[in-house]
Amino acid sequence: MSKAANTRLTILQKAFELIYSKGYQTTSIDEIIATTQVTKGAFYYHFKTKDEMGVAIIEEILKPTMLGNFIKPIENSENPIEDFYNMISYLLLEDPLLDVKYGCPVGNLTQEMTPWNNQFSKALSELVDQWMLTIEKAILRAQTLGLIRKDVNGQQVAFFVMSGYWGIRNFGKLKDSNSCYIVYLKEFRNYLNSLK
Amino acid sequence: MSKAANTRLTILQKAFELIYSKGYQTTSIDEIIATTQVTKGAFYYHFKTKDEMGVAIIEEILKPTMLGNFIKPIENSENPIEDFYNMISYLLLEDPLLDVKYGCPVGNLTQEMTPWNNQFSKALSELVDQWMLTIEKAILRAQTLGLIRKDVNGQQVAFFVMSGYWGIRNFGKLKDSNSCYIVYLKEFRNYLNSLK
DNA sequence: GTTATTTCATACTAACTAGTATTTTTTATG
DNA sequence: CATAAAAAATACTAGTTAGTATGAAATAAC
Repeated sequence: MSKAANTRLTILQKAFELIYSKGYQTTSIDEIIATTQVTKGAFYYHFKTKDEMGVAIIEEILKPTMLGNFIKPIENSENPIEDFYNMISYLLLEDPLLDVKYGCPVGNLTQEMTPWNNQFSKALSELVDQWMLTIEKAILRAQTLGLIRKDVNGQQVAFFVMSGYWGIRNFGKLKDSNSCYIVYLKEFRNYLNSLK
Repeated sequence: MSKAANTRLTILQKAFELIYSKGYQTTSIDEIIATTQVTKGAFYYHFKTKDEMGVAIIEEILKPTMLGNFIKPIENSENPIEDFYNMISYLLLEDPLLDVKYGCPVGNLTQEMTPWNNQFSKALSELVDQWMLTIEKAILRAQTLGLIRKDVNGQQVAFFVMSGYWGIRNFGKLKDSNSCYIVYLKEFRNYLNSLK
């Protein structure tokens, strides 16, 4: 990787960490360049505005991570019920990039930036749509395999699963405790079983 | 109501609207006093700091509204399944104070202010706890009435219902469309039926 | 190696931020 | 009505914000 590409990536990664823990609006460019040891000139060479950097974080950090860790693994799932549960459980309890007290990066950005920045909304929307579509397809596959009832509506389930995840992450943030995740997961399991 | 109490309430109400639609951090005191036609002197006579005003909004606007509209009506419910559905449906589709593109005021504040302001977290936590406890009690009552299976765990259901609501509100915000609420509500109905 | 282009460094600005100091007006109380 | 206290008005400050102007160093092309 060229030196320039490296500074760009450093900015995106460090800025992501700051924004994930502090929020977008309250993370200043001065703070970003201080923690990255990159000068303001360099920053504004790579990004015309703060918002352009924000969108780049979604496109170049969040989307690839999401795709690799949570979309691809579900795409060819032969046992969606188990894999959905494991995916959510991993996200809540094990993912080393996430912290209970900071919530979900995608959920946070959605809450903070919509409806005020269209570029953010669009990028986040694409990410979420892709995830939901993957869940929907997995349901369909499970139905042909006889693992899920035929009358279950895949789209509805995708909305329900994804909403619950976003919501409980916000709740975990409020309580700063994993224990609510444990309670949530138990009922999530019950819900998934009700689809059988 | 005294004139002073009236200006205080005006500040809280208008500030709430601004914060609900724009977010807490990005709503400036200058903006609040501009829209309320109240001077800075008056503002700082009633509130020592911006954060003190923020907490007052939770205590004096959000808590009473929540208590009157969504906690009391559930407290003596004789048909919790139906009442849960109606409560969520009303919140999503009918409540005139809420707007799909701005999400849930409580969820928004939680996301934005925790873990950075303990007073906010505490006040929001109390509000949420009270709501969840009411749901839990309603489940218990429904179980004695034979409307919900005995093996259903009330706390788990409360977490699940409330998470789903917060999550779908964030989703509605992203899409700025009621249609995802419709889809969500269908699956919410299915979930509630699975408790019978 | 010279030149052109990319990449980065420094110093600055104008607008905005929460909050303060001080004075004036309004209201309550005797 | 006089006076004290409550409530509100005005002008200000110090710090922070995103973004700019301009020049210097590094890299690539020839």
